[in-house]
Parts: sequence; C-alpha cells; structure tokens
Amino acid sequence: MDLQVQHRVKEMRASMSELGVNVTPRRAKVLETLASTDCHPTVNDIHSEVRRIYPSTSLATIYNTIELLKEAGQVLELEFSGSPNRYDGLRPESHPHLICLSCRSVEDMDVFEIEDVSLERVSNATGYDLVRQRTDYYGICPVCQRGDESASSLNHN
Amino acid sequence: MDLQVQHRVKEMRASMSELGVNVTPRRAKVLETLASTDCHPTVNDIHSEVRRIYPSTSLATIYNTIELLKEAGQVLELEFSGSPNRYDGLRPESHPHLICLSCRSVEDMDVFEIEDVSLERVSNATGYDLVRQRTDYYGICPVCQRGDESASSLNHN
DNA sequence: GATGGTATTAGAATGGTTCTAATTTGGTGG
DNA sequence: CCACCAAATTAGAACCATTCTAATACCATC
Repeated sequence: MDLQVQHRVKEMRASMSELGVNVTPRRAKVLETLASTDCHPTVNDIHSEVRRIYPSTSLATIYNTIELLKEAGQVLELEFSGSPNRYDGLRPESHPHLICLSCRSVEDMDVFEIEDVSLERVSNATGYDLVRQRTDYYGICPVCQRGDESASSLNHN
Repeated sequence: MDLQVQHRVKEMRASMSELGVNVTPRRAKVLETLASTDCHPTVNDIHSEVRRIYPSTSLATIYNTIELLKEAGQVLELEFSGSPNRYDGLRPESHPHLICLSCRSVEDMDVFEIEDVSLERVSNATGYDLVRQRTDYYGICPVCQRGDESASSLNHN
C-alpha cells in the first residue's frame, strides 16, 4: 500500500478512534479503498473491493462504515437522486467537482483557486450555522466529447 | 395571479411552445405553482397544489411536466438522495442555495455577489463542455437554531 | 361521427438506501 | 477453558422517490 494511502488511512483511523469507534478489519478495508482512489467510488464499488478480501461482507457494513466516517468528518458524500451517491475519502473537506453527465465520472477540480466565499462569511451574512458547502460543475467530459458515447468500464454510465 | 407570476408563466409557456410542447391546463397549473413560490417545492408539493384544481391529476403528469420544463431549461432541479428533489421555477439558471439540514428548507442565496467563476472559464480550463453549476451551503437555519427541532408544517423535515 | 396522435392515469417496476431481527465475533472475568 | 456481554455483521425485508408501462381519455381534423 502506497505511503500516501497509508497516511490517509491512519488519519481516518485516528478520527474514528476519537469517536470511540473501533476499526475492525472490514472497516479498515473500507477506509483503505476510499483512500486508494480519487475516482469517487459508489457504495457498490467499495463493496466489490472489500469483498475481494472478505467475501462475506454485506452491503450494510459498507453503509454503516460510511455513516461512521461521515460522523467523524472523514468522508465527503456527493448525493444524487437518480444514481448512487459518490464518496470522497481522500479529501473530506468541501471542494468543487467536475461531473460528466454522460459517463457519470466525478473528478476533483483544483484547477482554480476558486476564490471561496468562506463558510464563515456566508454564515455571518445569512444567520445560518453552516457546516459544509457543495460546488459542482456539470457537463460533458473531454473523453465523452470525442464521440465515445459508450463509455469505458472504468467509468460510471 | 400576481403580475410577476403571470410574467414568469408566460416565459415558461413560450419556452415550451418553442419546443413544440403544448401547454395543457394541468401543465399550466404546474407552471403556475412553480412560478408562485420561492420555497422550492417537491414533486409532491406541486402534485397537491395541482390536485386542488384538477383532483384526478396523477403524479406521473407532474414528473412528466417537470421533465419537459427541464428540457426547455425552465426549471432548476436540486437533487438529493435521501429526500425528494426540489425545484426552482422562478430562477432556472444556476444559482446558490442555503439548505437547512434540520427542517430541510431551501432558500435562494443572493446575499452575495458570489464572484462566480463562470462556466466558460471553467470549461476552458478543464476541457469540459459545461452546462450548469451547483452551489449549495448546508447548515442550520436561524429558525431551527432557536431550539425548534420540531419544525413548522411549512417546512420540509 | 370516425381516426390518429397526444395527454393522462393507475399501478407496477426499479433501485439506492435504511431498517430489523437474528447470528457471529471477540474480549473479559470467572 | 468456558460463560457472558457488547459490538459487529449478515441477509433480507421495508421504504420511498422516481421511472416505466399499458390502457384509457381527450381533442383536433377530416
């Protein structure tokens, strides 16, 4: 396992332990899966991955672990109504994404230093007690623009 | 019907007609409902409202009309995975919202001239062909902060 | 009044997520 | 080594927003 990944898993573990949650082998594998990819996996993606090591793992365990990770502030959930939610365990803090409407790929968008209107500033102006932000750009990714309507199996379409 | 609302409905009608869609009475009532409120109704909210005039209206008609409105670019859809989608027919262009995690209220946030990184600028930088943007701030609204965990019936909790 | 295309309906199907009740696991103290 | 307890896990049911389907109603036109 990559050093980067190891470090991120350690962070997640620490956060969960602080919450009094103990990190079982299955849960650890969920963390590792999340820390190992920047392609924003679905619950099913994670489930498949965990099953490679622990074949009897049920979906409930994945949902359950993600719930705990959310409570620990260690995973970012991107909700969709027509397709499964996507998860970012590499960068759990709010940050913008690029979402392809054709192949359903989701990628981080760090191209810009999007001059972030800070949560605090918006909180002050609105009276809301804000905890997170969501910023996504929707369109067609470069790959799909090249006529490849039938997307690769790596993507989510 | 308020003049503002009338004007907005006329716009929506025009857009639909351009698409060759004809605006039946039920559909018109959907448009009117969307144009009459800034509280971002759910499909069920709209259904209830339309039923007051046309009691036999089915849910499918609401979904169907909203689909047509989306194609015409006349309604903004806010997707959620655990709760029903919300619709903004007053301002169909991308704009930021404040979302209360307690009472599920959704309101427009125009407090800031959020220095919008334009779609075009992001498109150029990323190679994506972008069509819309989503920016939402999540937190607890002022009303819910005042200890009122059991929200009013006007809200969505 | 017949015809054909669109709109509408009721209800079934779908699918992601959540819930539930039963089982398994792992540690602790006897 | 065993009994016990709490937490973790499982399989499958339940839930519910959304989409689909097949049948019916509506309406303009001839």
